[in-house]
Amino acid sequence: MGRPPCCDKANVKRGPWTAEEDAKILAYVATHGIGNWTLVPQKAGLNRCGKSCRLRWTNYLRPDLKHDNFTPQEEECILELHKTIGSRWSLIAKQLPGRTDNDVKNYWNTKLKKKLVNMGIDPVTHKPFAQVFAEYGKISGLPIQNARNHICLPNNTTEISRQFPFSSGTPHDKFVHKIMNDQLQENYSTQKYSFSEVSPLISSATSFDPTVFSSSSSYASVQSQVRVNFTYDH
DNA sequence: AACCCGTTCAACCGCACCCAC
DNA sequence: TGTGGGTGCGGTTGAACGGGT
Repeated sequence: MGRPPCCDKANVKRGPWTAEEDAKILAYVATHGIGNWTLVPQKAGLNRCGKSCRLRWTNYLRPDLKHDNFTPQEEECILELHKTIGSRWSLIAKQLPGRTDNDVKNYWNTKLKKKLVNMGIDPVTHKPFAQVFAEYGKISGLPIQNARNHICLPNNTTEISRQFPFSSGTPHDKFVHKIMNDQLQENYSTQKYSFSEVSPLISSATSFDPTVFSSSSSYASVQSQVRVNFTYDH
């Protein structure tokens, strides 16, 4: 039993936006600001779903958006972050000013994924295909696969530390640390996650030192690993 | 010119989460 | 504490476009 639809889908316009509709959104936001998107169609005089209006604004009309091609630096950033946290597009986009999660996701699916494949690298694990196949051949049982983050979590902790080697001091690691710290601080400061929610992971992973937890791991990886642990427990 | 096919990306969908009541 | 509405997010779709034949 799903949620009821947010609007009368049969009677709202769908598909590409016209310049006139864009102008109405822009005018509305200019005078009223952002918020309560369900009221926007009515107040702005649009025959659109509020959700559709929000999407049009966040992905296309926002004045701070870049509409030019991704730079090599941005590309490198996406690759590094995807390698670490998987398809957390919104998290990745937050590190790229002027880019949306939709931008990043599209760029990944249309360009970067193919680029990696052409280079002989598995876009899921970011390892050479040869290595992936070799490791796959050694697996005796089924791995625990988290589809969103591509994280395999066997019941041994050395594997965790191998896949999340955040304690080294390379520029890449420091860069990733910063993003993770930002996210962790945000989540802990807003009480999104209590320590008890992540403790199953910490207690089971001897390579993680709880005292340095906030500077050595990520919300994304921790959350996904905890999720896997719960799955395993049941 | 017409058709086919691959690529791109704006837009949609459904689910999960958050929060006010 | 439970419920429902609003919002955020990731996956998917499909129209538009361009290049090849």
